[in-house]
Amino acid sequence: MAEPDTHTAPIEQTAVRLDEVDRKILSLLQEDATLSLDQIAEQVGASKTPVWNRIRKLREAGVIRRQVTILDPDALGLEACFFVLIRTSEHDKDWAARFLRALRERPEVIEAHRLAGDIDYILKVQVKNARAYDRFYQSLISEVKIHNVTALLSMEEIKATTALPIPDGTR
Amino acid sequence: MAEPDTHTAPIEQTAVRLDEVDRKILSLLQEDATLSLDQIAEQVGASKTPVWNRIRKLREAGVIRRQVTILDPDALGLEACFFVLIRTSEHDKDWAARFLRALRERPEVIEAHRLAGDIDYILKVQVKNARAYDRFYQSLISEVKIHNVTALLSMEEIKATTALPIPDGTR
DNA sequence: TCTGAAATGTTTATGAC
DNA sequence: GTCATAAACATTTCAGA
Repeated sequence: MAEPDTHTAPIEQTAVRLDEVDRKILSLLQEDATLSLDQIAEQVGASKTPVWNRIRKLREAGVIRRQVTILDPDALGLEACFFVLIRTSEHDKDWAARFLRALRERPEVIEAHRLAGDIDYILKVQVKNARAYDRFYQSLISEVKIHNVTALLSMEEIKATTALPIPDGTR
Repeated sequence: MAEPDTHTAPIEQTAVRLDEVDRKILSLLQEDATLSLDQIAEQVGASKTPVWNRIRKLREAGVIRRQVTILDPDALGLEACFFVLIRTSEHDKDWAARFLRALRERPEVIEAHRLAGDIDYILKVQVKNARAYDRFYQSLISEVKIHNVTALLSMEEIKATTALPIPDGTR
């Protein structure tokens, strides 16, 4: 397979200037990528050509990254979501590289960040149930040494969006 | 506007039975929603009609939720991402309702979960910089009383995907 | 069930204003 | 920037194996 990697381009992205119409287009597309050009054009009050040109430019500028389908975790039987706080004693490059690889190759890791402060990493992990989380956890700590782990179990998803707040033009 | 809400249907979703072809289709669509029926059909080794029927059924069954465009936070100038751990002393219904509303109406809150354990809530907040986070924080605590807040600043996004792990058929 | 094709709609690109 | 147009391509429906 042509590796449709989840962690895209390490391009140093720098903020792009957008006008009101660009922002409107982006905010529509963020909510629903199936909207046709006609519908978008109508909603932003322009005709197809300029809207299409703007979308193409936004794609080229890297503002628009990709289009994805969002699935329902419950329908897939993924009823448990954990946030995992990790402290490590190891800070050498080799350890970090192995840890990163371990995270990237595990599909139940939906998100992973390196943090500032006394907690070193946070993960979001989506699994079937607590048992599946434990399997994940055991497998992870057997692969890389970790000093301290706290798992926070989500009881209820209050909000979850892929839509970013699009800053307004005043800057 | 027809309220393209980010928090979709409170349908109690129950796990759906999928075969190998369904899983392949879903995993392709999760990575790239722009794939044409032809391309998907080719990759799963079937022709268009059955693939199209399966996709329709997966949509009806609620496995497929929506199609969205993913934007680049850096390109939008949203360079700061915080995970916010919240403890509250208030546990009455009215407080919870106001808190939820406050979160849902703030676009910088990308994700919010109610947790089990001594931390009550976790938020993911995407903003321009630390100053913008502070504005968000001040505004939130002025709207609802919160006992204790810890903000974890992300230094590096190691992994971020919208793709869920699709469980295999053995169950 | 599937395959293959026809009808319909969308996207993408051009050229004129 | 708009509008109209057209070819290429995608989606959707449907007849027949």
